[in-house]
Amino acid sequence: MVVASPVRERKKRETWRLVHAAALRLMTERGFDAVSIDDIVAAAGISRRTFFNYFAGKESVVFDPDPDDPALWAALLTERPAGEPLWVSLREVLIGYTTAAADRMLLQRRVRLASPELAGCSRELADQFWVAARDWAADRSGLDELHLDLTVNAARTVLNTSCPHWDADTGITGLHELIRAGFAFVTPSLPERITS
Amino acid sequence: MVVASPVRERKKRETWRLVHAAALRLMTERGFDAVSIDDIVAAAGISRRTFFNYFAGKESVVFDPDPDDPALWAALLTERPAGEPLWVSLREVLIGYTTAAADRMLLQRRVRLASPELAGCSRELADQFWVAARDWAADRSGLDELHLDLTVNAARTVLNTSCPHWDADTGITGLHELIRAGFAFVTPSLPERITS
DNA sequence: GTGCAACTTGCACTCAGTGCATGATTCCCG
DNA sequence: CGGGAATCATGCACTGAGTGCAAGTTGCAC
Repeated sequence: MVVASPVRERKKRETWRLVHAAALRLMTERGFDAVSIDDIVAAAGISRRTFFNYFAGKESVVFDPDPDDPALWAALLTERPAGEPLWVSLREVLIGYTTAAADRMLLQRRVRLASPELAGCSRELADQFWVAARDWAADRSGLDELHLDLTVNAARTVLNTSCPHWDADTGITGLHELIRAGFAFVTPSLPERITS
Repeated sequence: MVVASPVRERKKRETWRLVHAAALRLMTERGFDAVSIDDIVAAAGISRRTFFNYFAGKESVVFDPDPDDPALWAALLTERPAGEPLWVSLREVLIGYTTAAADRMLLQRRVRLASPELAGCSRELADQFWVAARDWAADRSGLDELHLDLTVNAARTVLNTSCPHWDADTGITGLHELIRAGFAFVTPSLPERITS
């Protein structure tokens, strides 16, 4: 899955995780607004300018996926059995992804609790993931653009709504229960639609 | 509906609309990022500092509701007949609101088309509206918090998904058709739930 | 080891957003 | 009608996000 490990690739991932960890640690302590980018780069031991080589902005450091995540969600999407209903596939991929990324979900949750100013960001999972999910669903379902977007965005809303209601003390399985409940409650009319 | 017309209230609304109109005109021409706040205040003939007395930030000038809107949506919400299913009520309030605010919906759409950088803002209607809708639905439905949020956020997603698919040449009724289609396609399981 | 490509860094700059102090306008009440 | 209080507009100075550029550094291939 990983390329081979040219030194550059490895260092980049290490740096990404170093900066990410430093930033989220500071933010859980002080809150998002109270942590400046200068604070982050000082804690991570890199230059201010390098921060922007890794992250497009301050919010990105909270919500961007780990460098390994795209491979992860690509695997989760492709391993869904043919014939499985689209809505079920989306639910299971979300459960699989949040399981694999449980640590970061918990971290994000703690940052949010310490940062009321992030309320109304609704970016629990990176945009890139939803783009990939949309592309995948487009191939498998043959839905028109409108109903495709409605379906994927409905899934996104279920997740984004579940997270604020999630008591992190219940662990990642607590989130999974909320996701299942959400998917059962709000359902697009894809009667017996199959994902090819 | 309006207080009486103390001079101050009238002037504030006039200034709000003046700044709003100037900003959105510039943004349709050049795009969101290419218009600075200095450009806006110059065009509107107010001081830079006064801009922030009216708007919390640059995005607010695009997405904030008109000063008269809260009274409008309050009326739309309260005039829904008792016994109407919650999902229908939300749909009809959205249609009523977008009808009354059709001009601004069209303006916003044009700004978005000129400003790819606004993609992924999903703030078609102001947060305040959705807070009001949530409060109203909480009173009428007696739903628990989770299912309340799932329902209201699903409605929000239907609207936010409809707008990008909306061909503004079809006028506001074109948007209404998309909203109806969306509400029919994604539906929360509120079987015979009535809004008291 | 030499040369190329990728990465890091510092510097200088623009612009969003805020706190504070001050002057102008409106309002209210005697 | 006049004067004090509340509200609003404004200028100024400041912090911090984000970007372009050019120079230095490091890994990689031959």
